[in-house]
Amino acid sequence: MRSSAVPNPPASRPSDDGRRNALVLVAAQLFREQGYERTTVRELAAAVGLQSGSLFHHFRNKEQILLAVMANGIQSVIDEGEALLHAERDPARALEGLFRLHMNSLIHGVGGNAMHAIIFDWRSLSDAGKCRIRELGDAYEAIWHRAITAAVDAGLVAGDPVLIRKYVLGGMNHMVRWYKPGGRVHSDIFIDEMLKVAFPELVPVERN
Amino acid sequence: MRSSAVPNPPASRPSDDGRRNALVLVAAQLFREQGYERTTVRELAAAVGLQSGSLFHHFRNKEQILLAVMANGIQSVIDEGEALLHAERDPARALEGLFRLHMNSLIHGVGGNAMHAIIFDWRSLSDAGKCRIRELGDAYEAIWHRAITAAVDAGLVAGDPVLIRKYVLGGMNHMVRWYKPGGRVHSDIFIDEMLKVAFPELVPVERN
DNA sequence: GTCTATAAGTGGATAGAC
DNA sequence: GTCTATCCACTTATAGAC
Repeated sequence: MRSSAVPNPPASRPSDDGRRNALVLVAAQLFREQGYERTTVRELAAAVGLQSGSLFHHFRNKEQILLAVMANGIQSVIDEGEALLHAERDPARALEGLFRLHMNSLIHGVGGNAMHAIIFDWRSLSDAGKCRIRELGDAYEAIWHRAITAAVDAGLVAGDPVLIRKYVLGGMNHMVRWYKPGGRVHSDIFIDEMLKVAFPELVPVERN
Repeated sequence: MRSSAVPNPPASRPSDDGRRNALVLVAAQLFREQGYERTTVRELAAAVGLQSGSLFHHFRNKEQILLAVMANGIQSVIDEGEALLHAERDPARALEGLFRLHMNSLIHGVGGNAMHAIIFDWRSLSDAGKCRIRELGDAYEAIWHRAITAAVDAGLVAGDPVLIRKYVLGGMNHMVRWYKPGGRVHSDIFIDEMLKVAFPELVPVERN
């Protein structure tokens, strides 16, 4: 969760940024619901009980909030993904674990709102912002690339690893447009089903 | 291409709407590049050689332009999809054809910009607008549902037809975020490869 | 660190002449 | 059907008091 992705704290006191964190969280939520462009700084400020002017004490400008939302979220899935690949050396289980991790993050975690912002508010970033987030995105895709390549080498799945990666991530990410957690289907079962659709070749590993 | 999706022409003379059509086309392009919210009516007007005020002679407000972009595009893939399913009764070839149709539309056709708008500018629609476009989207998904259900029944693919549909459409649609036509890989070959990734079970039908 | 007040600019949309 | 001119609501961001 906590990581080097948060840029701004100007080397001041260590834990004064409760407001800042709270703001990133509600911003992620509001951006998801309304979009970045349609969310005003007044709304963001009000959502944490501030006046609009006070917001700029915590962030240089509006874009920095969007950047924090995106960077925080993606860094958390990077960290978890790295840990998983380090712990799980079996290609099948690693790929399956990564899939579940990503899906769970999209559905429940902070990562969901962040990923949503990265996908749907990408065009609102400045060039510099795009650049910074793209780096993080590449780092995350590299994790997937390792897992998929290993699976292909082990004969578990077939095809071009790059296309598989893009396609699978696309299929998952797109899900945020329609799947509502808390609906008829529990998310664990839903993820099982999606896994079967995404990697039918992958032998369903036993889960107690 | 031409269809009942265009709402506005107030029963006036038949073919005076060259401007209107041109406007929808460049709007689709601009929306894709910059996003709907970041595209101003002044830009839209300038792109067809008008002043901003003149634009509102053709569209009641800005949202109507977005609606026209979305509706036109999706109606065209609906029409083509219907025609295809009507002509091709073999489940495997029908599914493959639908896949190629959608991919080609995304990459080359008007449908690409329209689909882009539907996906990425969805939150900019009013509730009434969402409702109208959702209906068209449902009609298009119904076409896919027919094709996938037929394929499942024929034992060509396995799994829940609804999930397969959502997942496959997601994987394809997401492609517009990264695939650039005219790059290293020709789009026909690219589509072949994507088809293999999306439906590995589908026996590659001979294409001369 | 938060407030109030406001600057400075931009957006969508309208009115009326031509 | 297009232009010019303009309204006015609203946005991000700043300044300075507390």
